Amino acid sequence: MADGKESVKENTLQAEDFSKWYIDTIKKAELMDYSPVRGCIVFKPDGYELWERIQAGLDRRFKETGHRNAYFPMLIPESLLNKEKEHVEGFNPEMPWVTEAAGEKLEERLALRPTSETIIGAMYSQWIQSYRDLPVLINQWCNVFRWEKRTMPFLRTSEFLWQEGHTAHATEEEAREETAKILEIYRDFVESEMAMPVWTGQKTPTERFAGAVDTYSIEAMMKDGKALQAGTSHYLGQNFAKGFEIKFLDRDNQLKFVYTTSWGASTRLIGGMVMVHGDDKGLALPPRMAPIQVIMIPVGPPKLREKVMARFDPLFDALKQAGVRVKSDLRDESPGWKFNEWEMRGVPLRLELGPRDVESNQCVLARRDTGEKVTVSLDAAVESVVSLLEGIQKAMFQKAVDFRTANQHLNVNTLDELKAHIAQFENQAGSAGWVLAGWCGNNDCEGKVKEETKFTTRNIPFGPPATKETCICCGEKARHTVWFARAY
RNA sequence: CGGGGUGUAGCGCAGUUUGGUAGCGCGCUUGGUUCGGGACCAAGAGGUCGCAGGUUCAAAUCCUGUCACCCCGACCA
Repeated sequence: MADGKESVKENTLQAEDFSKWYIDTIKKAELMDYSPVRGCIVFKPDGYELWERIQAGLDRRFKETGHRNAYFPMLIPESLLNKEKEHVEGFNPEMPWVTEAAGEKLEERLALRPTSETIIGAMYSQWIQSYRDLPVLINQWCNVFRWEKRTMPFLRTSEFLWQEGHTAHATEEEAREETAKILEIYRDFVESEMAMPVWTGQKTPTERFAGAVDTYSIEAMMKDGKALQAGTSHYLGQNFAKGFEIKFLDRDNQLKFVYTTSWGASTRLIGGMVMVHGDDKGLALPPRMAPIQVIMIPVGPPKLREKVMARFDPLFDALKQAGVRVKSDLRDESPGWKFNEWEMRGVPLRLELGPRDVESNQCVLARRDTGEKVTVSLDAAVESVVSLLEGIQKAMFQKAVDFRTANQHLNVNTLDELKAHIAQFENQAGSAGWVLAGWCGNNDCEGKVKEETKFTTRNIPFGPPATKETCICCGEKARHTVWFARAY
């Protein structure tokens, strides 16, 4: 880009300009617009289509594992929220309230749900009587509200779209299995379809969901080196069961509380995908997520257009026939303009066809991820497109893995080293990335690191690239190996 | 809620110090020439200068108040 101000060089970290680049990219790609309400965004069709693909991918996996969709009300009476103490304390500061309706003050104010554990818990207590009713495996796609002080499109908006799963089980073991199963679904979807590598792991107690016994997350690294929590799965134990009296009569004729789980992933994933794959040309979408996988553009002077279109149209049909999400751009603009336009919108593959190609029975394919152009025979064009799309999907994932590897630091062992590490990178106007470090398990140590470095614990990864022996803060024996990073 | 900044055409900005007819780039409309990496020429359309009050012959510009948004902290999927 000529002005250079809004550009983010590939695989370099420019933390300061990054949020500007991000906003610019999602606006230019027409994913969203700001709404009249602070912190709320409008999903434009291109942005919403990305959400629909996320919905499709996750929903298929949920259904395959026996879950079903349902819908619960958006308004939650205050009395219901108060039934789980930690939960209400965690969410209270960020809840918007309905206090008045039909011109009259309500006797009991109603919260716009920040999440639905409470209303669902109230319903489950009525639905569940016997071990035969278990497990209950329900998911809902909905909007929720969290009035955060600082907002960022897709990543943190006052209202956002998500799915929240809520399950109830007869045993702790089964509930814990469910929690793990869902985390794996998130990992699989995000990595294989969104091409975003994530670390699965457990949250530390301070980062836990309000009311949960254990929280697990997938954490992704953005191109500015910051971390994004991309999905969470909670084992709730019997906390909500007790708060909402969700009891069942077991085989042994004993009345028992159920064990519940909840889990969610949101439109935040869209922002994450932009921040993982985007570059100075704008958005870059992995083929499996791209609403348009191939953009076909005829080139050459209009007087030869008819001749080109004679080959163009059948090729378009053949691609469509092969299941490729293809679109043609026949607008009366210069080819270069169109090239840039579709690159900015993230379309993974461009197909150019002009008079010279027609003469030699070929077409040009240009990759969004590498910029590489190849010429292929028209006879083999469909196969070439299909295999290139697969190749791009893999390459984008690998590129993100390589970037992540390059910005993960495994040799920072003390708080002083961490401070020096951060200082060093900030001098280069870069990001300190992620740091893998030992932790003794003490909240004070975690808090001190946060206070002095702004690095927070992301999660305790299941398969860490190294094992750390001593706590980064106090130097005592480490109980956990933890990812520390700045987070969105 | 603390500290900083910005409000001028759809978007991005200049003009404010030193008051004097509202500007530029992109985009948009029409016509023509173009078309293998953001084309060119010509003619156009588009603005209560965030809002309110004040000073002045005269305010985008100076003064007072107010609102909105952005950035940095505290809160967070």
